[in-house]
Amino acid sequence: MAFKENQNCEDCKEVCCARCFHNDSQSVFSRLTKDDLEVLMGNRQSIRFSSGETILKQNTSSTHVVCMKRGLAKVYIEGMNGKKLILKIIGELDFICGGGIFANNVRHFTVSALTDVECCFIDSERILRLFSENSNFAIELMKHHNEQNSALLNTLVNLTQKYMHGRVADTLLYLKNDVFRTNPFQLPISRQELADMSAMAKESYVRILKEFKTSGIIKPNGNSMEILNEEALISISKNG
Amino acid sequence: MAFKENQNCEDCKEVCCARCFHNDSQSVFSRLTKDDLEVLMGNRQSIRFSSGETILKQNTSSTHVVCMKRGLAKVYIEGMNGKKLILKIIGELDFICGGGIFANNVRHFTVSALTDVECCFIDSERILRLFSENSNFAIELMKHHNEQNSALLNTLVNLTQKYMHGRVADTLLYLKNDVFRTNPFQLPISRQELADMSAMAKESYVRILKEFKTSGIIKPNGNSMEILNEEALISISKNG
DNA sequence: GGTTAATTGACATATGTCAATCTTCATGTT
DNA sequence: AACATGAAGATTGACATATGTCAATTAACC
Repeated sequence: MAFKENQNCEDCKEVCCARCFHNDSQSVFSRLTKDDLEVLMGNRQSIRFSSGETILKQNTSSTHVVCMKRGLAKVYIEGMNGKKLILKIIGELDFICGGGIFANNVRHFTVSALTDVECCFIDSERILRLFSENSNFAIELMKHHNEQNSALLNTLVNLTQKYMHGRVADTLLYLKNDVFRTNPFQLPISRQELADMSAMAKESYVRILKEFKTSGIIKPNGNSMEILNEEALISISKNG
Repeated sequence: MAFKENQNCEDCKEVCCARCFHNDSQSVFSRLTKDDLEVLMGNRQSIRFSSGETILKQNTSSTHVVCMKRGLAKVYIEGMNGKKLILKIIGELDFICGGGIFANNVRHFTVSALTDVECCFIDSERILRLFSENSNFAIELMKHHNEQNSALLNTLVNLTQKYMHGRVADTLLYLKNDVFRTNPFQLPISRQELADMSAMAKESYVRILKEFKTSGIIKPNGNSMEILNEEALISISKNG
């Protein structure tokens, strides 16, 4: 049941929804029955975004939940004085369900496309209905929230208790191990955005990147980045 | 159905559990039926802690959920190099359900008593069972997690994008408006702990406190603290 | 060739560290 | 009750350093 690249999602509920929502045991949707899937997929919209477009906007109401099908996107908070704080980079099969579809309140972050993106918009209403009817799904959703929570606590400590070197090391390790899983990898984000992930000024980020390059820890080359000495990065990350 | 101060919780399931879990519409337990309450309360333990004692310890497994009945406690992360980050101060009827009873993993923070504390320990197992059986309760729990999440995002922005003055203003406003709801109020925490809430050194906190005192914004007096000009604090908080 | 992003340097300033002093407050003694 | 003692926290000052800001230059890329 391989996924065909150019197949239009509208025409392939069987093929690509099964792919999106069943093949990955990590997915919050993995516990759904065929019938449940029907409910969920009933009026979902498959939407394409170009690089740079805003997918979800902070402070708008949480009417939909989004499942990434292709491409990369950044999740960030629009904070004080126009500053941004990039929380994470999401990709294939990642799921965005923040900002309380349960309290009917507002999104707490913006999501925008880093590459061309294809994703499913699903009614929050339906998620909520399923949540009530299928306790396995409810538990999966709860786990998802717990993980998010735990990631936030981690970020909180990293950003408030480490020096810049440690924070830069963290973002590099994050990109290599959690986002791209290759080495070297192609950066779809600017230095400014790297800095926004590390809560620092872009100039500071660049300077530290250069130090790392000089000491042979990394080999940046335009938009590509190679980690030469992961041990060193891990050690720098640990020592703050 | 007034709560009697010295009544032992073991003897008053009717009285004080009803008080704890029903009277407050904010409580995650407000949607429970009498029968549900029975399940939950079946083997709960009412436990007293003295000021300074650890109630829940980071990195231990999430076997219980805790409901505060009396007293104040701090919730904090034990971070890098012995540094602490105080996330919040909890009190009467607050509910601690972090660190994933759903994923069977580990607590992400420590909770310790700031005053003498009386609280209920409830089996995570029972929470989980109820979560599956009562979808209203599940939704309440989900809301609770969402709120926590949202608070964390807020903290993240405050701590990474504001100058120290803004962060000090934030803690003062938080204490006055969210924790004590009186003015002046008695501080149950040290300057070190105030600094740990603001991700800064205690000396820096003290210095800024003095500035605020000099400009007539606050009137600290030993362990008591009075906010004289809340508008000013709000403005300082907003401008970073 | 022109626009944007990346890099670099010089500098200002926010913040942490260390050491000294000063409170506060509990304890014990007369 | 009055007073000494000591320990822990609070405050202050001097200083070091981490980090941000601004401006200039260079590189990358349509």
